[in-house]
Amino acid sequence: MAEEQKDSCLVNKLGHFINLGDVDAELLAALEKEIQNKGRGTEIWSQQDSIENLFVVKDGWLASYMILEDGRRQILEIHYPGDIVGLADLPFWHATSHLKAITDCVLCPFPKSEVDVIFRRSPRLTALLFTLAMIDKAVNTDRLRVLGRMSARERVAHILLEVHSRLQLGQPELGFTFRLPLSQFDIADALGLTNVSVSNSLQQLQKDSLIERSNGFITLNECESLSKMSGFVNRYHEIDIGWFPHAK
Amino acid sequence: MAEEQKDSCLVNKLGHFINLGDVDAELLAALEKEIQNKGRGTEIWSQQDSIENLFVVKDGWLASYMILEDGRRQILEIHYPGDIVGLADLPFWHATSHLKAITDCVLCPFPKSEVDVIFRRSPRLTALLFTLAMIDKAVNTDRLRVLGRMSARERVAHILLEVHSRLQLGQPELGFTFRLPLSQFDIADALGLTNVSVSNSLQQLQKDSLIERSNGFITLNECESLSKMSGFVNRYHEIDIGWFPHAK
DNA sequence: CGGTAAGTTGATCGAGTTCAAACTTTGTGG
DNA sequence: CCACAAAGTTTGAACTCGATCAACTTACCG
Repeated sequence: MAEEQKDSCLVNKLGHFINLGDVDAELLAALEKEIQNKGRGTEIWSQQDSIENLFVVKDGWLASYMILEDGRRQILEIHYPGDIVGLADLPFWHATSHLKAITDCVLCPFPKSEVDVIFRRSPRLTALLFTLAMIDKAVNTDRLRVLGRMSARERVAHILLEVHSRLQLGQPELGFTFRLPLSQFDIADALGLTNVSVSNSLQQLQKDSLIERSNGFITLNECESLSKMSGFVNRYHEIDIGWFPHAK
Repeated sequence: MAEEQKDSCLVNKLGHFINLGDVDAELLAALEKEIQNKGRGTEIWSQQDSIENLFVVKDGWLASYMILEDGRRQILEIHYPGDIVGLADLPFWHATSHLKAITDCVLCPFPKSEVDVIFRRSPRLTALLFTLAMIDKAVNTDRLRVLGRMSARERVAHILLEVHSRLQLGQPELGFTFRLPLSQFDIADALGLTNVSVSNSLQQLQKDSLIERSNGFITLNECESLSKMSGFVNRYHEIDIGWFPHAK
């Protein structure tokens, strides 16, 4: 792998799943040519915007969300370094959701047409993109089950594990303590709750020694119990790439 | 288009979005070689099963769902004629959800490896499959918003519109009356409610003359009001295929 | 140090759940 | 084609979890 790709979050994330050939690495490099900085709280795009560029997240966290008529908000997805943001909106004329920077972010915009290039040039990379999209979808349906059928405490436990599992993908050496830049309002809007019940749930979990908190950091003391109570499944494990087209 | 594909639900659905060339039609035909009948209520696969075959739905309705430890159920997705079932589970060793026939079904099983063939042979069809998967994902995130932030009445209104919009895709001539083979338990499990509140909501909607019901059929009297109250968006409209690879 | 955003705590309220019973529709075999 | 069973729907009463509202505390940042 060429030197300049070593520090690419995208290659880092994708390399978890398959070995990238030279052609593939080159195709991916094209996605990270340009760099933009976005300050915390910046609205990257709005529902109904027509999307020109997708983004590779180089650094920072973002959130996709929808706003209801009465102003209530539902966070649909959280995006981390190494994610490609906007693939889900590719087939639509207009964005299906809002996108906002939760922390300061470094993004690499690239045009929709680059996806077409990948589809035409690399079946293997295509399969990988497809796989990533399906993993995102699985995370999504997991949350559907959480919102549909779980108590506030279980929901909070679940999202902590979800965030942790995603961070581990980018930092395999990560322990059980991590920085959580989401406010309790953010967490509530992701889980279909209010900030008040998120606060209560977090304190309950802390009282039961399942988690610890200190100035923005979370420690998962008992992943086992947390997983059990929330039915959490780590979707980044158990990926089957046996059906992939072979590298040339 | 060859005669034998005229009555393919898959080609019918996909043809809505792009013109299928001969190569593509041939690739698709390979997915419908074999036919299986499944009776209403049949469990097609279970969570944790390893999946050999995907299915094209030729006739009938199916549901993907998860079961929690305590037995509660969350329906994740409803599958209709023309759908490809299992794409979302492609990257995983094990099924992420259960799959059951809601009505008697006619299915066409085909091996995972056929997807690989499509990825290698037809970028255009690949883009289309990707698009379909992203539309499904959009339907999914819409439901996420519904479960996270909407009242029982709004949820029920939303799912009726969702089902209707999907049926229209297969039957463009469909009016505002359609058969709904879902029990109120099914609807409740899709919306994170109980059968009781689904019953109440339906009756409220009927009392307000927004819908009518008679022996398993639903009539949407006021799509406008229903859409407004539930923030419904028809995801099958406004598909942008401008970025697609061109047909050869 | 002062002001703002974020988190905590407590009281009250209500939408939806739970449980249970009555009622309706559908399907099946005698 | 009827009788009966099974499945699905409706209705009502009691309850509960989380929402709402509001006051208060803490952390952060210029």
